[in-house]
Amino acid sequence: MLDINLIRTNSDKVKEGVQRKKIDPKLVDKFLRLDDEWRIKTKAIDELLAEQNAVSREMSKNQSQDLLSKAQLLKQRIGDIEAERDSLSVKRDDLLNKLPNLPFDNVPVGKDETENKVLKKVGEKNNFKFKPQDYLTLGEKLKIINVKKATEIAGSRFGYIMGDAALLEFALVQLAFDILGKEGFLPVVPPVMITPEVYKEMGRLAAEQKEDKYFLPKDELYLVGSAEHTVGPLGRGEVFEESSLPRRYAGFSTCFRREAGSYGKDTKGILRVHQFDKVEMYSFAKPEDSEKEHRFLLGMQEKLVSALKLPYRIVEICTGDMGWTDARQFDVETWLPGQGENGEYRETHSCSNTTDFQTRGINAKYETKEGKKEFLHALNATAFAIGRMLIAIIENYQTEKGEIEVPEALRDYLGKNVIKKRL
RNA sequence: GGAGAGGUGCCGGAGCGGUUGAACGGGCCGGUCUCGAAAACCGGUAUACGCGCAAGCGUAUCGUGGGUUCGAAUCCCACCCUCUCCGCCA
Repeated sequence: MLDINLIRTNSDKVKEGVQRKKIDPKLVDKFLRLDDEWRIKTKAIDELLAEQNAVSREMSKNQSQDLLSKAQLLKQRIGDIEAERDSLSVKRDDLLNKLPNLPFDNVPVGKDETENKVLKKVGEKNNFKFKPQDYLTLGEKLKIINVKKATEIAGSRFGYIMGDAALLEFALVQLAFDILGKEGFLPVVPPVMITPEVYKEMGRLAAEQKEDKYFLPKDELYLVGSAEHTVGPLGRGEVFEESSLPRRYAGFSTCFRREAGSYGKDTKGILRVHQFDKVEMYSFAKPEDSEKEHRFLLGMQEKLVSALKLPYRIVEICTGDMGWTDARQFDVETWLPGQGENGEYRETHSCSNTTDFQTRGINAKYETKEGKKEFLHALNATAFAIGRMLIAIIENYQTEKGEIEVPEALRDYLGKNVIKKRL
């Protein structure tokens, strides 16, 4: 959530930032109006409570009918104003939940993904001497992906990952943990369910995002859309020592997404599914270091993709396409030669600096050398989204015979160099 | 799922309707002492919100949310969590 104090003292900046993210800046004014009323009521209540406390204290020594009726009157008035204040409070917080994190000033302004900025391209595209096939065709032929069966069993947007593809998943996970482990990331297998309370604190239940989450009403739990959602709360209510920062986690989890609002988009195959596994990086850093940490995480992503020798490009996400909680966001788009007419770059990774938007919610702080406690900055970044990496590997490493070469970095884990059709 | 016990500050642990933000002990920080340290002694040691330029003042917070009461950590209700025993289970 945004800093209420910032909204109060610098509403122009907030309005401007929110507008760049395509959110109606009038919400800020509405918020301020409610907040004003809330403050007036709060002040009145506090004053009445102070009076009530005084009367009560007096009554502990001297119980007169006079004092009693005075106290009863106060009680009545306090109750009335409190009811008004509470209703204001709900409306105000509801509005706060409709305000996304503000983009940094240097983020390119744009309305949607067409205005994202390509920062660089890395890696040589494979110059196939044949027409490369798409991963689904190959995967089905090799019997390592089965979408038809999954649709029958679980509905659309599910897939079976089988045989060597299943083994490839674990090879990717191990590679990620090996690379990240060397950099001091703490491996974590977090819960994949989360309470509404904490989910909201993480800034992930804003109206815009809520629809994409699975909810289990009987248990009042959401299924997480990323390890980020339950790894971040490791810092909930904690005060970290400055010397322990940045603190880095590598979380592995299954991710659940309803994909509401993406009807008709990428409906085929396993590119966009309701369930996939992912290794995710999550960092807590000092505010002044968060941009550096952001670059570091992006660097880790490049290292991970490069380890597989996949061609990719780095894209800076424009204000209109950014994530709700993000102040700045980069994506890694990996080259998929089997997509479209002549191949396409598709998003396989994202890398976000959420500044203090989430840490304010979960109350994650650090203590400065001067003994002051301040909100941390939090960052999240994909290490490997398994499904999409499988797609990238299958399409980039396909051979004319329709087999898949195993990327060198994965061969030891997999124990083979080529994926062939199972009998 | 059944039966029982319990959830108090950084930790241990009192309080069980009236100046209790909370005894006492420990820890931590500052000071005195010391060449230095230990010990001893003295002082300090939560968070959020509101008002205020500030010093400060006020309010709230004893698992969470309701209720009773002039007044609740203390009484009542619901929920959550932890522990023990039984059942079930990867």
